Amino acid sequence: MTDVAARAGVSVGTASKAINGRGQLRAATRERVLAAAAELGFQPNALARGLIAGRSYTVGVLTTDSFGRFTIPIMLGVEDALGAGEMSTLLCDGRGDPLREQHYVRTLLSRRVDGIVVTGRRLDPRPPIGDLPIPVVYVYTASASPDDLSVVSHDEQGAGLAVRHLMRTGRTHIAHVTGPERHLSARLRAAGARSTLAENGREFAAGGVLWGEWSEAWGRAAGEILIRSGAPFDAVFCGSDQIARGVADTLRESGFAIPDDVALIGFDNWDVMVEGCRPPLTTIDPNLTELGHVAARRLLSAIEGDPPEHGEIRLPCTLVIRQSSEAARPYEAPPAASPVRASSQHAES
Amino acid sequence: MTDVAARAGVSVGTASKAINGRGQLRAATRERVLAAAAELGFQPNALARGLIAGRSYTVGVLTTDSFGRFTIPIMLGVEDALGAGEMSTLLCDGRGDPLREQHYVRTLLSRRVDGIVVTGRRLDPRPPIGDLPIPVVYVYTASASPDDLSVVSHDEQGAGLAVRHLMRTGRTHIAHVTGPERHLSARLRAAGARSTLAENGREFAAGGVLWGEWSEAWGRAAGEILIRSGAPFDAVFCGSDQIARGVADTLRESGFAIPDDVALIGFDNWDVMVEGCRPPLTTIDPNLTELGHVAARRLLSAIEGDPPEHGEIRLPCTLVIRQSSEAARPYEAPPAASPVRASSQHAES
DNA sequence: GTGAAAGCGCTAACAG
DNA sequence: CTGTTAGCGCTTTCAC
Repeated sequence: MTDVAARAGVSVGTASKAINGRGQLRAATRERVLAAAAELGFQPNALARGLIAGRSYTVGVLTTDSFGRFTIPIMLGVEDALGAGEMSTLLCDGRGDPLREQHYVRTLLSRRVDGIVVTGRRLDPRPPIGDLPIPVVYVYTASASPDDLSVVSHDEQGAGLAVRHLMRTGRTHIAHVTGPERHLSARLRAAGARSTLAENGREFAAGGVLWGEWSEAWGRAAGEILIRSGAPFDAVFCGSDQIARGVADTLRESGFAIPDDVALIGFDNWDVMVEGCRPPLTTIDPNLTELGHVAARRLLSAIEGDPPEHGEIRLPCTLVIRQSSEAARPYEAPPAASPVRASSQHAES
Repeated sequence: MTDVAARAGVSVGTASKAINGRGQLRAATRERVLAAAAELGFQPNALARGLIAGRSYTVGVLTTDSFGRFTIPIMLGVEDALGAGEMSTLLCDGRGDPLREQHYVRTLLSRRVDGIVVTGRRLDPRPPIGDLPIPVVYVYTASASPDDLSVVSHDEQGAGLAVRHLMRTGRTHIAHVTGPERHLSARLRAAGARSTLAENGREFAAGGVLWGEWSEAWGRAAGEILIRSGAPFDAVFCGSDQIARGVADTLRESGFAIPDDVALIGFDNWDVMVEGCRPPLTTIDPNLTELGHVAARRLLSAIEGDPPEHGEIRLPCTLVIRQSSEAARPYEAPPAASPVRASSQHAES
């Protein structure tokens, strides 16, 4: 900066104003400074700026339990919303170790990040990272404390979409195969499906929810169980795309036509799964990237000084129709849903 | 820091020494300062430190073309090797847009990162990000400039492992189904397989390489082609796990037993693919996390002032045996391979 | 052993 | 309009 000022024949103060477009400067002076800066390839030192501003124009992204399938799209959303401004993203991978996590929180604080996004690969709430002097937003994995702000997918609503789609297209006996009951996402999806069925005086086919694992192998096994049970079913709503793929394989190989005999819906909209499935899989998209977007924007607004928010923001899921569920009647997309707070009604409209 | 010093009844200079364990201090003084710091929850301002040191103890990770399946494990490795020290990771997603990328490079420079890791999801070399005043290491996606240091997987060697395993277990007619010929990884894998066959006086079965796409659908189609060709084959080496899964489905449904009639090997060791495959898939692991590790360590050593390296470091792939390829004779793992430089011999031993 | 003072690169308030 | 000055929080000589 000193060099730039010297080269432009002005003082550092003036150079600073020129470069930041602040203060009253003659156009000619400003251009002279800018030219000098360009020639010298000058890059203002963000550290020095941060030192003055008392902040770093950086936010920390802390994952609870390593990165993966779910964290990536979320991070993309966060990075996208942040990068639009002049914010940068500091990455920390807690690897599921609370000690490691605390260490990272200290590091982030020490680096004077303006805020922190906490995320994880499970929907189940986690203990808050502590009471920090900067804004914190939890995404996907909510904070167990209602004083924190969490942005999560509305899995119950998503399950409702799936079941409603099946009923709308004439299915009457809907089975549900999903992951472990100890996972909140499995419970929420089952609950959402059940209550939507109940609203229409129905119940799950085949004697209720089949709890298992989040794997194709379980989906295949569950397919067998369904068939052997002898119970009638003309649709299976699965708790994940992987499970749905497994179910699809078993059904197809046992002579069931999809979607003619049985309609199939998954959950996640995981590209390689829905596309690899035969036939391509109708599914519920939890819109993880959008989750990241919203979280980052809320964090930004808190950083800008807006009053702190708290509670859970549940963003609606979306139905993505492919060939595994044939629309008997042409399907009309519901009007674009907007975020709802946990306290208000479901976003199913 | 001023507060800490006051509380401990010393000057800031002394407090600084106590906290950083530098200089000659009486033990009692040091403890008094440390106690004061703890009580105040003092976190040294990394920005101020960086301003003095002229560096930020941060490295930038720049992805060429968005994050994905391949970038994640690499980032994990990078983050892991870096986090061990006191380095933090600044994330930037270039999204395949050169302008965006340049913008990020400027941002990183402005933030005075100590070094940059450049990565991408394709093996094909990319133009260098420019001549920077700090060390840069390219991972997976190599730099097109031989003056840069790139760390990549040794796909030819990996393909060699696969073919050698098949021959060792008695297979004589090995077909190859892979991705688009325009992808370097597809060409390298094919070349590695071909040359290993040639060393044993063999050629690809079924008339040569079947180039296609990186999808299950292509794998299924290729399975059909193989069968219809009428050419004899007792093994298929695939360019990716996804393709292998597709091939497996077609073969199984056409009455071929895997591995009894046909052995199958994939590439990538992508968990959901190899486990979802029936039977579980033998594959080649490109050890992406290790790639990230090595890249980060090299970057660190360059940052510490070690002489700059350049050229391509090719890290060996690993054979992971599962049920899709039965070992006729018990398989003996080769001795742990060590990194080889591009200029030296292949790491196949 | 410890304190005082200078300075990292920049911005902001005030003179001129 | 432009230059001067103080100071962000910390480290680091160099006196004492």
